Amino acid sequence: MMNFVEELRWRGMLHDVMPETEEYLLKNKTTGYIGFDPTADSLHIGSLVPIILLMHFQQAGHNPIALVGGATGMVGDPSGKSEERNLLDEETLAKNVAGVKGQLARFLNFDSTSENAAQLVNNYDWMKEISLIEFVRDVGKHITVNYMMAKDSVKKRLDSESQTGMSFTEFTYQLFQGYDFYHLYKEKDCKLQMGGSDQWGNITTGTELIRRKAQGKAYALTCKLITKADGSKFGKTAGGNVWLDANRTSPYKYYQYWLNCSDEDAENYIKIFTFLDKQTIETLIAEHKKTPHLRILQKKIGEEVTVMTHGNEAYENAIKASNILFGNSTADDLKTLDEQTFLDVFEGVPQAEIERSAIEKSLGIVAAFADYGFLKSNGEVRRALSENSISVNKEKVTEDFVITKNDLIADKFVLLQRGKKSYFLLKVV
RNA sequence: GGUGAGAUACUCAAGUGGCCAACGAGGGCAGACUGUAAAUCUGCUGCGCAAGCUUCGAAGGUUCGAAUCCUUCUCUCACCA
Repeated sequence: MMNFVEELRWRGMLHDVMPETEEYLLKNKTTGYIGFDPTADSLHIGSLVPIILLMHFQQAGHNPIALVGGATGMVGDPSGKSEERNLLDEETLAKNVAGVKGQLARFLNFDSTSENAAQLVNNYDWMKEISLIEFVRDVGKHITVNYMMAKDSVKKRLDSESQTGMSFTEFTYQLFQGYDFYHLYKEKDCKLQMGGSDQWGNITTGTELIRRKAQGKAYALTCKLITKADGSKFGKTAGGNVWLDANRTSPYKYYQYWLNCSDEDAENYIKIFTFLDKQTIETLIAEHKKTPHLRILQKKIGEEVTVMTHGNEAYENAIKASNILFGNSTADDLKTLDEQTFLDVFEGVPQAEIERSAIEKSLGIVAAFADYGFLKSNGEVRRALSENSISVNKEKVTEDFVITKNDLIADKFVLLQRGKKSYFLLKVV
């Protein structure tokens, strides 16, 4: 049995752990779980840490359970939220649960012939059977309101500073999550719940319930929430969340997200998001410090995480795309590409279709950028032009530029660009 | 149910009859610099090439003129019961 807790500790992931947990895990092959919230039909990289936690758990020889919160998603966790949540309807939730399940399967070994195969459960399956009366008698009776009120997540919302108050629904949430733990404890001998540090309160409600209702002993462990040195929220870009689903965030963008993280963050991320051993990581950090402009750490993180999430081929394409987009490639380089390569490189770049006749009639630069949905208005295009930030096929252009069929790449595409990182593709049909 | 406060652009927030397309801050975008970074500096951030047009919770009204005054409505929050 490998030392799971120690592994997390040196990686800087460990936040809090209940006394005796480490000793117990060293002596016993243990079943542990983490809950995932189905707030969308894809997970985003914020969920990557809990996933990796489960992967480490599995690699250490224990049995991981991934719980998808079909039922708890209907209630809404108040932890870390200053405002009441919007509730999802049943249909959306079912769709989200299915999406999330599919993604988890890529990271964990669910092969049931394996010694310690991962399992997937949905708490809706047992929650839907429980009547209100049962719940109030069998669960509610064991936990006092005083205990529930003492939780940070609740206190913050009852605080006079808070502007919003808290509904009974969200107040009850911890009982739901606590009951999940109790249920898994009874049914699957699950003795450990893990999660982000914001989950501590909810998790301990579970261990408390197990103690009072089953006179059992269960353990808890939380990991640090990922922060960014500049204080911005991890996993968010201007375009929104960074998703694990290739259709929502292309592998190229995904790779770019990791590549663009700061030096300071990279030193932490390489420990958290990759499975490289301590020795390798220390060498990489040392090298990076010598030649920071090479961005050794960022590239390694990008590689490891992109391969883990999207596979090798997607990673190769992301690299190829990155070189073309950020290397010194010129219009001529672009024109030498055949259609397939071009499409691979620009996979995920937003595109719009355009009539061939529109190009042949000659297309003004303002219309090209505004009429097909790249920029919002003619005015914005003009502003951008005056900033000298508009390029066609990687060459800066001015307001009087006109796109003709000579500008077509592979006789089919025109590459529009605003600034350095924002691309758009016109596709002739 | 009672009382009070409030609703302004992506967010926070100023503005209480003309000087308001609306102070300021944050965010975002771009340019320079750079490592596709950080920090910094600069510009932009309702639509329109422009004349001008449409915006300040909604609908009406008063006025030469309304984000600002009046009426009704919708919603939010707090306190009390």
